Amino acid sequence: MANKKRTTLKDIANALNISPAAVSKAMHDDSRISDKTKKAVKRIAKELDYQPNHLASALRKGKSNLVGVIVPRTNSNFFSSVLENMEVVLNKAGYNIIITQSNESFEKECKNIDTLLFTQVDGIIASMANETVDLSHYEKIKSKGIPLILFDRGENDLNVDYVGINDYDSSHMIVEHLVEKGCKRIAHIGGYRRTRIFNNRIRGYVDALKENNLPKDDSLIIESSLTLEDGRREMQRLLQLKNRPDAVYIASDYAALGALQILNENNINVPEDIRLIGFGNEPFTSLVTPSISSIKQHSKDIGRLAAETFLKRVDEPELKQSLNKIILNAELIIRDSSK
Amino acid sequence: MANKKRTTLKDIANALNISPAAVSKAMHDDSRISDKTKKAVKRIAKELDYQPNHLASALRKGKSNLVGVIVPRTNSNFFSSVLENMEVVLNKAGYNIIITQSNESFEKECKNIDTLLFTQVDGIIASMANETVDLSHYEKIKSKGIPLILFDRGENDLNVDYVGINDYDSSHMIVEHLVEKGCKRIAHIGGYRRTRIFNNRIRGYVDALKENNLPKDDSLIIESSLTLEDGRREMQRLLQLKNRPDAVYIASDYAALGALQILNENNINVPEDIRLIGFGNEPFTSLVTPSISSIKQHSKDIGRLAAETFLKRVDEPELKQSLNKIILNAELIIRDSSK
DNA sequence: TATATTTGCTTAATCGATTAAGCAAATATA
DNA sequence: TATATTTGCTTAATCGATTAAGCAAATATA
Repeated sequence: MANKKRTTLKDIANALNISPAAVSKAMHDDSRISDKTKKAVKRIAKELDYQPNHLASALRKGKSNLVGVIVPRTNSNFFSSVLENMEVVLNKAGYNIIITQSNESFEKECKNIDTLLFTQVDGIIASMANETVDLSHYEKIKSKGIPLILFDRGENDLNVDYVGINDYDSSHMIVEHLVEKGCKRIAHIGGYRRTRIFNNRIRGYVDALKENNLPKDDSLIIESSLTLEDGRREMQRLLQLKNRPDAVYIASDYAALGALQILNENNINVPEDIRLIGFGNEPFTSLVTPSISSIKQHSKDIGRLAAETFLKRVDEPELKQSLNKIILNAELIIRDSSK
Repeated sequence: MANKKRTTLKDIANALNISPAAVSKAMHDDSRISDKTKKAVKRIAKELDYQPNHLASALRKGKSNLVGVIVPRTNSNFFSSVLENMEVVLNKAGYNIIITQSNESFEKECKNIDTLLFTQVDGIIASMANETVDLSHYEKIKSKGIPLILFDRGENDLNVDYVGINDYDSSHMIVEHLVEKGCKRIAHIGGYRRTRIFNNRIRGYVDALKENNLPKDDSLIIESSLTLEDGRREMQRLLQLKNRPDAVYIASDYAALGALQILNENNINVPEDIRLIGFGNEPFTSLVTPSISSIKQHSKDIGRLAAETFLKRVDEPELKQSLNKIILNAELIIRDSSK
């Protein structure tokens, strides 16, 4: 039968005729236990295939060594790369991660937080769903005294550690690049202004236009959910304008892909007639025709830094109230769509 | 200070001057507790913001209500969709899922299993990494008496429940479709034969050729890791053959995309000169030019069925030894690349 | 009215691992 | 040699929630 009972410390203790307490200490190399006993304990532990019961030790120690991570979705190269690098750092420090996805839904995000708190995680690292406006569930994490670190999709109102790229400057870089190529009417299909990163991208775009003495035209600034469908729809709308743009900066590669499809379907030459720039440097940007210029977000660094920020919070006494806001510089990858 | 102590059953008990046992029962609507007490307990629980300690109850009940999931990677539409649907079913049944990714690495997969067992999951649902040949770590799960369910990437040697599509028949469908279009020399860039699903795809391809009286040419059958780069390299090689194929069936959309790039770069018309078919129906297949025909794997159903299979295993007494092997029929989505 | 059953709780043990406190034997120091 | 310290363990309590067993009061049944 497969379902034999698990080996416990007590079993090892009985086998050696010592107390479970001694076994526990031997397993942790306590200095007050003799080498002879330690060796014997470890031998028997191996023999009986002892696996410590995580629930019991976590309950007793008040520490689960689990970190919860919430991402809007996993099937994006950015988030999956962040996760991968986060995990490396946390594993090395003895933590395991539990990944959950909100699917960009506010309700799901709340449920994820409940699940993670319920699982007794030692901290939560999250990137907010597009839908999220109400922040009370994040306040809940803070009020439990559990470290909360946000990355990419953060919020200023929430006074927590944050790791992300400089969205404002990224927009700047994009506009500068397009202006250099001679563009005069640059449209922006962005995310919703209430989300910090998308707000920053819009602000960067508007300020960069001003600096280059280009007029700001509200019909060229569009807010959306930035899905592929949104990209198609909004590009369609831009093409119907009397005075068409000569460049479109889109705050997501998925939406940029949708826009490109519309341009291709309408036989509009990219980059000759309209230049196109996306955001996120998803792998497909280099695969489509023409390849799409995009912003590289340093997902590896973001993952690593978010993890390290968490570790700092755990190690340091609660006293230190200063916040860690880490803003990385992004990189513009220029491809055929804007050459 | 944020770090105030958590509310426990005992706190509620003290507030009401009853025993913790009564509180526990009241929270679970035990029939032997009066409505008056239940109401009072729930009121105080809300007032003190009581959150049950999952570690304690899991330890006592010997059940964590957590299910571990291992996927080769999350940034594929197939796996992320499987995960999403799996989660819906399991959440409804009171389970939460812990997602881990192996990144196609055998070593990482072993570590993931250790992590999940350590976290005391009630079951594991997994899809194997490409690298995996040695199955002893999966045997470990079985020997603990924890339900193990495999999906998509499974193994016959491992006697466990499985949910996947009919890879053999899918290959058949593809070959039939290509033959119908007049193709006579159909190449296959596949995965490694040692992996069950890729082996089935190769067998289906070979048998279908035979049935259609087409000669089997070993120079047209290629094994690889099926990355985008593999697709590029192997397509390149196929083009260098004296007797070029007039169709290529590739067992992964990513590799198919690489192959398409090479064909485009060499100004070979698709589908006129060479027809192309991928596998997996990743979103980009409909986005590239020309769009790529592919096999739709019913990721939603696979996720749902894998979850339901787990639930059945948990509910049923261990006695029932019959295995659940669920094989779904896939669907060929015909696009421009094979029209 | 006498006994049986039900109701509504309490008591105490338990799930495993950990740890503070303590004790006896061995060793070190004065 | 007498006292102090160290070594190597044990004992008992604890982390919270759950549950079997049991008890007294209330209610039902004969």
